Amino acid sequence: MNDKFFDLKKEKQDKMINGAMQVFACKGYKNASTDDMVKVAGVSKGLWFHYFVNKMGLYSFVSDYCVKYLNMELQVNLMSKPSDYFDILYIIENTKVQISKIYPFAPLMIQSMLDEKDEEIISVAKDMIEPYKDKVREAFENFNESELSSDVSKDMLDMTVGYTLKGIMEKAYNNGVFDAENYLSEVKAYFDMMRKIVYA
Amino acid sequence: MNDKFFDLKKEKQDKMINGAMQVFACKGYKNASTDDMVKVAGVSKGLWFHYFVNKMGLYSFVSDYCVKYLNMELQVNLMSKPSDYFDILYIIENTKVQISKIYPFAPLMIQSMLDEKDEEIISVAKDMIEPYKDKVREAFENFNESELSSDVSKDMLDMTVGYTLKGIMEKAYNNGVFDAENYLSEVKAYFDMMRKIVYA
Amino acid sequence: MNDKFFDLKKEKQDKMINGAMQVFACKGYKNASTDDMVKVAGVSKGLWFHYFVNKMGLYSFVSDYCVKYLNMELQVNLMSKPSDYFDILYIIENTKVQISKIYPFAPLMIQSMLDEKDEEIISVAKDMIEPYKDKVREAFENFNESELSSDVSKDMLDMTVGYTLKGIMEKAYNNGVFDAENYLSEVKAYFDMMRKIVYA
Amino acid sequence: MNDKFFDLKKEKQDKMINGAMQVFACKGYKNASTDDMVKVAGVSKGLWFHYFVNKMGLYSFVSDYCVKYLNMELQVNLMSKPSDYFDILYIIENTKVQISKIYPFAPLMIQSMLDEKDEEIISVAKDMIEPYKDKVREAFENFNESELSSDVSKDMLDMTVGYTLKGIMEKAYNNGVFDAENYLSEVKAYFDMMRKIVYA
DNA sequence: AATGAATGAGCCTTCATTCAT
DNA sequence: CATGAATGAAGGCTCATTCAT
Repeated sequence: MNDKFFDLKKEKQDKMINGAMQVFACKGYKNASTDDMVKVAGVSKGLWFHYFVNKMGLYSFVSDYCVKYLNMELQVNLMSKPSDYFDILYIIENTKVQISKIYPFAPLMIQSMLDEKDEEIISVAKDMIEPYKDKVREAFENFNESELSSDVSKDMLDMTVGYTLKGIMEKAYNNGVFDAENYLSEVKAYFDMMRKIVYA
Repeated sequence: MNDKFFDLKKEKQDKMINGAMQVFACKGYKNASTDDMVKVAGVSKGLWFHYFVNKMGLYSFVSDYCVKYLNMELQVNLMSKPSDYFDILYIIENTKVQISKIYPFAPLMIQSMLDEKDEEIISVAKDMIEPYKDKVREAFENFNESELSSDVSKDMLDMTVGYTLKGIMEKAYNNGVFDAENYLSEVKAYFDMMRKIVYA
Repeated sequence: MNDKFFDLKKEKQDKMINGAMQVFACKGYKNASTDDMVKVAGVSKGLWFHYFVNKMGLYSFVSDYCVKYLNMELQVNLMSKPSDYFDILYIIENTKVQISKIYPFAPLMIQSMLDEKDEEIISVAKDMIEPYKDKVREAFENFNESELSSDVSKDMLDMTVGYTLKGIMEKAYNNGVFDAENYLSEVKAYFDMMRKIVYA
Repeated sequence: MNDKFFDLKKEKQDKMINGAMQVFACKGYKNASTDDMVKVAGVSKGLWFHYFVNKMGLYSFVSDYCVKYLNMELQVNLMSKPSDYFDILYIIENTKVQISKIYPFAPLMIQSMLDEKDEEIISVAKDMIEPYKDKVREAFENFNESELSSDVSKDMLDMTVGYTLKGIMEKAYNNGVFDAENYLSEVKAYFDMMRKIVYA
């Protein structure tokens, strides 16, 4: 990418980042078209290439940016080192909601990176999401697996919770904008239920 | 569509249905290309349009066919009117595995219809999946919600189980073919765990 | 390339070959546009890519075809094994004029391959022209250098004659079509003069 | 063009002239990109258009400048009014080498003007080179054609020598910079040979 | 019925040109 | 005067769709 992007007014930077994030997150890499971004961000076609060389460069930048920004906020919000399974996760999801105030499609972008299936971009997406996964793993170091009911394995819990959060999030974006409040309240209700049934 | 499609040899019909289902289910509506279907089904490009008018007509037919076929089998398999939450679901998933013997991508097609995000096709996909959702609702009429722990709401259980099954299924297709055995065993393990924690 | 190109009617093949040859020869690889070929050959844009994958594939095919066709005719026309410097060259140039009846831009294409400067295509052009250069070398095996005046070196003669033929040819194409007759008569006049001054 | 260009420091003027000349001469009008000139001359993109309106204006200016500068030097160097065919030409070529010390791509620019094939610029190029052709014609007024062998016509000699010089020059630029010494020595060798065979 | 040659709209990308600073 | 951010038309290429055979 062209580092002069950062010399632009923050406002315009964010307009472009948000535009790209929206289109990539909602449509996936392959179906995301520059024309869509032009419409959404109100920035001419040529400019995207001026700063990001090509479509992949743009994806690469935006996904990286998204993860870095989220991890920064997580760093702060997880400082209390919570140890309860659902406390940890709630802080993480809450942090996503926080950053959605500035980057409304960042939470969906994170999900779409995990789901990306296009061969051309899949390895980039996997690479870029890794630091986030690391951060989550780190957060769970304080969790003590023995607190779980003997009927429940952490792996399976991770799986079902992970897929469920994904589903709730996609629903929260269903009308094209992120309904943050609704997302958090659904997550909370879900966690409240799970809490009652998975612990020893 | 052109009803003469049904005058074709059953074998050829199925080759076309499977080809379309595979490409639509794996790539989604927008990224599914007619060239892929030509390659996969070994049927010339013109023929698809001869019978199905256009891409949307083809999607419409295949998704409808898929749901109808599944519902037919469910009709039979659910005749015993099971009442246990996980018994019902297991029969449903098992039925999907059954039909995968003839239409290997049908289970994924069902999922992909629920996930479809392309604006052009989304309403078609939602319409076509509805009869399947009805059938599932019908199956749960014999289920008595009061069997669940008071900590657990059926809606939330539906949600988490639904998303989790989706996740397990996508994993089972990860190498391009459906690993039916693996799918069923993962589903079973998951249901076994859930059974232990959600009942009163 | 797609070998089914050769199943097309010869007439259409030649229309496409001539169209591509004209645009490549007149404008060079980089400046040759598919739109120009569409206009010149009256064949839609998609078809070029259907048969030749991409622009480089098309260049590669056309330049190869051009050289192979010329060499085939040279094989016949040089059978008499001429030994005089200018006889050899005249037969070669005359052969180019011959093939220009069917492929009017073939002679210019040969020249343009030798002149190609675009980095992307230069190695392809050099590879493709090589068999023609071999054929010319072969034709000169019957030439006895000692026939030249001691004042004249063959290398320098090759150089000045080569550049001059190039110049005459470019002039013969100046109005967009090949003035074959004029080309041959200018070449003949030039050779007549040179003959008188370079021999011992 | 904007005449205030001449108010710039001579150094900057030459940087721009040389940059444009290099890119135009090496790549031809169409393939010459403003970005290349920006890189080569280290002068911002806007400035080229500020002084020269558009690409054609820039070409027009640079080609004109090149010819005027060459003609000025020829005026001086041809003052001795040489009458020998090859003496005249050698002085001309030597003058090109001279001006290459200040405008390294001027000799190639002169050649490229004669070769320009792009429809958009061809008439401009032809117009601009005309004064140089006039100057050459003028230089040959002192040449007595009867000195030539009766076998040799001046027109044909002009032609072959012209094309050959063009070829030698292109070779002398082959690695991107002008190898002036090599150019002159090749020209000399060529003239020495020709001298021996074309005179009466 | 069946094929695949043929078409052209649309997408990614480049580049001359404009314009605010 | 100088800069380079910004624009949009044009070029290479893909792909749903049409149509002659």
